[in-house]
Amino acid sequence: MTPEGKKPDISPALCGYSKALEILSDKWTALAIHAMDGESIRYGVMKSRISGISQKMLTQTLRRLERDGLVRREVFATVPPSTEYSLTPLGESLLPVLKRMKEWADAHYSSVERAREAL
Amino acid sequence: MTPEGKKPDISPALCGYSKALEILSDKWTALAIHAMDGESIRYGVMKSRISGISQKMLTQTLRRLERDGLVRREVFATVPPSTEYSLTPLGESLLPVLKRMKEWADAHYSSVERAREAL
DNA sequence: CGGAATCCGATTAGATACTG
DNA sequence: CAGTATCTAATCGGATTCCG
Repeated sequence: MTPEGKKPDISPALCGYSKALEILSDKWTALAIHAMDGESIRYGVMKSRISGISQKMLTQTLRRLERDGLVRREVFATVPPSTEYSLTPLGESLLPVLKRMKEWADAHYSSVERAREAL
Repeated sequence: MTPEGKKPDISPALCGYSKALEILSDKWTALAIHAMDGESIRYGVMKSRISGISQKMLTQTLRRLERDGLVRREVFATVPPSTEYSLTPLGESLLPVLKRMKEWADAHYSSVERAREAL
């Protein structure tokens, strides 16, 4: 069964896993996307919702998501000024993927913790 | 519509996204899991399959996966010695999650690249 | 063969201070 | 309010060397 021939190389530059992770893998990206799920949200509100994020990291995360076409940024010239962030359709297409990750964690993360303790 | 009440805080320590990413988020983990998909594989074979990985990073990645209960390590006292790595059931439970990530990348990554070029 | 240990340069991220 | 700029501590990862 399963006669393994020579598989092609597994490469960070070509593999789909790595491409998805290139976008999702940092500490704050998934949390920021989650904060924008279903609503437009102001910078300050997002910052206060995401526990522990610095304004530097929030700005950096949002800039990258905007550059990648996942997030839309709208500036309002009010006094004081406000900025609203929301997901583009491309950004929304990531939500099911994140949902699956969350489902896995909810179902299996306790097993990981038990494995760690068993050392 | 969608009258947003005060949502609970979004925290890296508590959020399911972050728990899953804590395991998957580094550069090599997903590729290593992919290499073990469906088969037991020797250290050296894995190293040669995964383009660009150093032995330090491969060992580090595998040690962490083993500690987390996702990977099984078997040492054979042959001459020369050999070590086989394979996924545990817990590790296999991650495969559908990774598959989803790959599917997203295959379907949407080109849009990300186009967004980047449009700057 | 399959590692562990050390060294060291590069990247990262928090804190702080300043601005339109 | 929503950033930008700078500095610095810590972490990361590649290369190298040595071991069972």
